[in-house]
Amino acid sequence: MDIQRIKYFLALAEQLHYWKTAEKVSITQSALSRQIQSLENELGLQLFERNKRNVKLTPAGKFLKEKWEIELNELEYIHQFAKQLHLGERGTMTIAHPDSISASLMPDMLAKITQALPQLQIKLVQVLYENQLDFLKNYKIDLAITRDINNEPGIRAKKIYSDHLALVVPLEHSFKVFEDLSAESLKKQKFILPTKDEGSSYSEIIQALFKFYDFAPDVFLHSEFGSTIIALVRKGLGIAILPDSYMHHQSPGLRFIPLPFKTDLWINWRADDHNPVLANILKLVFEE
Amino acid sequence: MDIQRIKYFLALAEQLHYWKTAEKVSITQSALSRQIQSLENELGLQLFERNKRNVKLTPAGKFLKEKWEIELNELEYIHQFAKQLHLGERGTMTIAHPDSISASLMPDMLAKITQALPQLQIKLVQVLYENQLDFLKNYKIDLAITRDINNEPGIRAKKIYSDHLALVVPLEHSFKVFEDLSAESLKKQKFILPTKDEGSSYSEIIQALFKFYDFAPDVFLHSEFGSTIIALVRKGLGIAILPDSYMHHQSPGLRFIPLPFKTDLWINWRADDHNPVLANILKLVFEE
DNA sequence: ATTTATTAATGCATATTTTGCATTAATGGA
DNA sequence: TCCATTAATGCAAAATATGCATTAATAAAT
Repeated sequence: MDIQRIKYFLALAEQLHYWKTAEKVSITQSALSRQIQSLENELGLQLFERNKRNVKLTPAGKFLKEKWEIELNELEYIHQFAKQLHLGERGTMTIAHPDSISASLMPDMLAKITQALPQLQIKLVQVLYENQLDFLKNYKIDLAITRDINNEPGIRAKKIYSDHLALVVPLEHSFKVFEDLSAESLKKQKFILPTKDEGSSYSEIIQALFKFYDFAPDVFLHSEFGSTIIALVRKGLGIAILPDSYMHHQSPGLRFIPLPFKTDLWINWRADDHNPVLANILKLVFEE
Repeated sequence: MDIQRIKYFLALAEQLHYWKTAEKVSITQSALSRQIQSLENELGLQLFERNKRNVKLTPAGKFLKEKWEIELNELEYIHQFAKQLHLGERGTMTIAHPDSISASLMPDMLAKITQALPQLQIKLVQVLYENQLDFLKNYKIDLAITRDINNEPGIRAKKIYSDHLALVVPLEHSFKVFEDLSAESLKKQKFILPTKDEGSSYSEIIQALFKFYDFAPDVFLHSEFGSTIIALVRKGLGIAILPDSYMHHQSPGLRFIPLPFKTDLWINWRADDHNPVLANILKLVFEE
């Protein structure tokens, strides 16, 4: 059964006149007549009561006119929706990102995405460092923004940003600028640092930093959560080293002292993910 | 867009394998391949991600599979419903009938109809004598069961039953059998009769009856409603003449004395009503 | 009653679409 | 490296849809 036929039928059911209808749907009266006949045949029922003079819907025809109009609209709506899925204008993206950029890079990025693709649904999640690539591979997330380089097969990644690391101290602390730092003064400090994780390039950078000053820090607490670390520093329990993206969080009572060490942000996705939504988002993220 | 194409798509979306699917839907792999391609073309989107080895649904394809399955079921259901309308197995019939047969002929007739056409919806109404044919012509009712012969153009009618008239008296009344009646004894009675209506063949029969006994009855009340008449007779307010169909109503305290006069029941319908439901009902009513 | 205008159906030739057969090209696994 | 599997494609045949011209029926006008 051809949808076109149903459209012919609906047009005729509206006009109840073969010639006028034929013109309206841009075929000849002859073709229309035969289309209606073959539709009736196919359905095994009569749609119109007609003599050589008048055309009138049968009860079944009247019913079908009503119902098919609704169905065809439904089908059209479904088609349009599918088209948006195809163009990557609609769909769902689940993105994992580190807490550090939730007040800087993420809002910028999301603003850009929602403006370009307003129909898109985005889910933001935070995933523990060790789960990131696993979740990506198992379709639990579609994009992972990490501070770690990966060399997994099947995962592609690209650098999107570089942060400076910064020493975070309470406002009343004696460290004011970078020049106040020295091996001796640093040795006396208590540090609050991210969990030291084998293979995490982020924690390797922090290790490199201490190597630069050539001493082992007195770490009194480890946490993977930046907001926890910041709260502890503000209470004077110690000082911390964080990406300076955290400066964008509203954190009164703290001073960020930029350090000459950088940490990179990478965006990771499945190499075989051909979802057009992904392509659109990557294009947005990398353009300009 | 051909529905058949959508069915091919759904089969392939299920199997994800051209050869197997082609066999299942009884066409060649070549034809299937091209049907899918032309469907994709027509929709302007990709349904499957495929290389020479694997077939996989795109997000849009997955969405369409889900939605189209539902729609096609819906369309099939609509088709079946329309077919029942066509066969006259489904639909609505509005039938007007006189009160007199609501405990005899109507229950029998309705039992027969609902057994043969269980999906049918029947509306029973009672319509004043003078409105019957008008309502029929104006599509307010589809069938009118009357005691009157009509000769309206555009209305067809057929006799379905003949009733005897009966004299209705209270149990304690002196009239017991037909032989008790005479012009003299009848003259003394008070009568409750149907509204005397010009052109109503029913009231003409009653007139004929009084002519037979050659006297004018003392009519103290007219009513078109049999149940009203019966209630009044039971209270001893007078005696009445009614079709003996009323014997089937549960009416204790009354005696029906059959009279040698008959009244016919006619069934009337629009000559140009081609509703298959009507044809079915007429067939049921007249068969046997 | 007869004529005329209107209108749906139909015969036939043409154009378009679909199908099947055979073959090709790509790819994963042995 | 070779083989088996599998989706795509060229081509001819079959099926289907379309347009033109004509026919048959009928309601309205005369």
